[in-house]
Amino acid sequence: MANIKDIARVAGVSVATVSRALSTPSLVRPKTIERIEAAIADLNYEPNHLAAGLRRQRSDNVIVAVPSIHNPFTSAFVEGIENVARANRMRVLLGITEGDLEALNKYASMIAGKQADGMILLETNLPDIVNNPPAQGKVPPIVAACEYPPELRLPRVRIDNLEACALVVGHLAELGHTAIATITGPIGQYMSQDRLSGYKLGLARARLEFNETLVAPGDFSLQSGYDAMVRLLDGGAEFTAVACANDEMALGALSALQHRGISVPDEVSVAGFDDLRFGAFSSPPLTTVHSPTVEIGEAAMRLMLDALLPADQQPPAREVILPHRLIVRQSTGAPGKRRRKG
Amino acid sequence: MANIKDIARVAGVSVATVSRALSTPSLVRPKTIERIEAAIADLNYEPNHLAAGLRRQRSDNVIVAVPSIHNPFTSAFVEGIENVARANRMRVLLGITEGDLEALNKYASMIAGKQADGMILLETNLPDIVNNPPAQGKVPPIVAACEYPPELRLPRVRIDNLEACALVVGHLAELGHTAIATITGPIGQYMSQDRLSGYKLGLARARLEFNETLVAPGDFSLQSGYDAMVRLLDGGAEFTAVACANDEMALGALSALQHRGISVPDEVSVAGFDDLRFGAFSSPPLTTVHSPTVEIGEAAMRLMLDALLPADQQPPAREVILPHRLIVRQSTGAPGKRRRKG
DNA sequence: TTGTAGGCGTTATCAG
DNA sequence: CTGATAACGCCTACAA
Repeated sequence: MANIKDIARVAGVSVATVSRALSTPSLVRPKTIERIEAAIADLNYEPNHLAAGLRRQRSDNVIVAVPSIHNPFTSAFVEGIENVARANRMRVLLGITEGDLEALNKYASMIAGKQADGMILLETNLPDIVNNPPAQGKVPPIVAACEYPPELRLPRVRIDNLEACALVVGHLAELGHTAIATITGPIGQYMSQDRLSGYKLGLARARLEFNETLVAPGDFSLQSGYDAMVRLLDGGAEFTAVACANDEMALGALSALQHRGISVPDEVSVAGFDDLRFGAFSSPPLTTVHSPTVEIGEAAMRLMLDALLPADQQPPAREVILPHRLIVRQSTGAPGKRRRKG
Repeated sequence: MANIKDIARVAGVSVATVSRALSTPSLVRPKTIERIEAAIADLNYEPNHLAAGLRRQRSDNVIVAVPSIHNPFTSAFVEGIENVARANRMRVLLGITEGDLEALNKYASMIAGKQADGMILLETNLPDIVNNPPAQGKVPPIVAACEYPPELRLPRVRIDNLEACALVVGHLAELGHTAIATITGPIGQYMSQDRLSGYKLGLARARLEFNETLVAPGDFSLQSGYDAMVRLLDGGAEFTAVACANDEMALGALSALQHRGISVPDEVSVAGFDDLRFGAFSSPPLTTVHSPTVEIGEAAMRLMLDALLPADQQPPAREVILPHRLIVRQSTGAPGKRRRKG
């Protein structure tokens, strides 16, 4: 492969001039640039990014840590991140953790190893380095695109899960439901807690009482939504609506109801959260909260770019909260059009 | 940040020994290794991957080119790729092309620029470099995890789309269907053609005639499946079953049927292709062909590792064909239990 | 506007 | 088993 020296020789200039022509063309005479570009085309030159990176101490990679990409929710985030990364000559390195803290820590160490310049978290875990910063040297650029405890001082982007869930419950209450169940995420996760709190807030605002037996925990997966719905149905407590902590579980719940021959929304209303594409095409189409997943990814990457700026022009770490909105489809309706069979 | 020199000094050895201790410990006296490891822990040393890469002319990155990651089908591939990449100390760089050839070419040039060591294609396009290899120098390592014209000599992994589609049609024919429609992918894409051919093959084997008016093209998206189903329904031609070229479109078709009040499978049977998770929880659950997407990704990455081996120990480029299997759920059944309404 | 030269942190060769 | 040292290809003062 041709290198910068070859180009310099062929173009009859010094390597410095070639380098400048490539990075700051304004400093080079147009005629010279022409000669250089001709040489580049001739020799099929491609700058060696490893060498440039070593010199600049920059890899131009961001590592995105996700529990799993096999999941429409996280992959939309990643798409957003990639969008703005690409526009800023950066690349996205995928780090799949499967929820393993050790894996996450290994990814975090890639920053010290110059494989990546920073990390975006779509995770529920937090790498150790955030809490135990190295004695000398500062914490590497880390951006959170996920719910974390509020006391954590990290640039972050999220939606208002609390209000969004309260909104869904409010919608159900307005329709006339008074016994509203919920299917939650894993109770250990911060985001699940947040959404559960939103559910409670919605109940309180509608002057409905919180009933522990109407809470069925899931793990955000289709199957867990199905299972939770079955538990709710068999639990004996009456309810006419279910607010699910995400669309996947809502879709699973829908499937369980259909399996039992319970009509939605006539007998039970179901609402989801996230606005997956699939929700618009379920039977019946799913009422949900639109979560601007792609935009969250884009905002996260922008925060990352900020964090990567030289220290003297770095804006203060901030929190971006993106707007959500209720999408009413046919899976929710007024209660009691028909009696429950069981 | 501490570098290898610091470690050498603190451990009282030369940099060469530190390097060896890290990469080929068998060549270093255990006691020496101990001292070195102590120093590494002390100084919190992390090898600079950029420097190592420059020296070895390796980035240890693979770039995965996909039209979009926001798609359960491709993201499962990526998950598989990441699995074996990680196990082999390589990283996955995401390249989203949105179907744009220029973007794909730019990603391909990252190999020459040492940002990546090779490329895995989940694309319908082909980078120019494959057809116009540079005068001197060989074609960079490229693996295809997607259908391409058979004359292309690329390491590749795929399933037998032809037989798989014929299998679905055979299943429908066995149930007694004689008028079987199909919803295809974009007709320009090789994979769509392949699956359409499989549909025709299935018909021929069942001694059913191919009927052009029963072919509705889509673009693999939910909405296009919905629209294609509507066109089929309004087209006037009678049919009792639809074989869709992927699950997304099948789910869209299901939604259209439900919207029209047409019962599945009593009035129309619907089959998909890919075995998305969502298909198992639709109403009714979707009959489909299981495509081992994660395994395809894993196999593709293994082929990539082969291609990255030094020339003298490189196995010949090969094609891996992974097995598929029919999954019968409730969206297909015997025809004519009920009359069509329209 | 251009050139010279030092150094980024490793690995690998060669010599002990 | 260990050490000295020459690359790897580029960027960026500094000098002209």
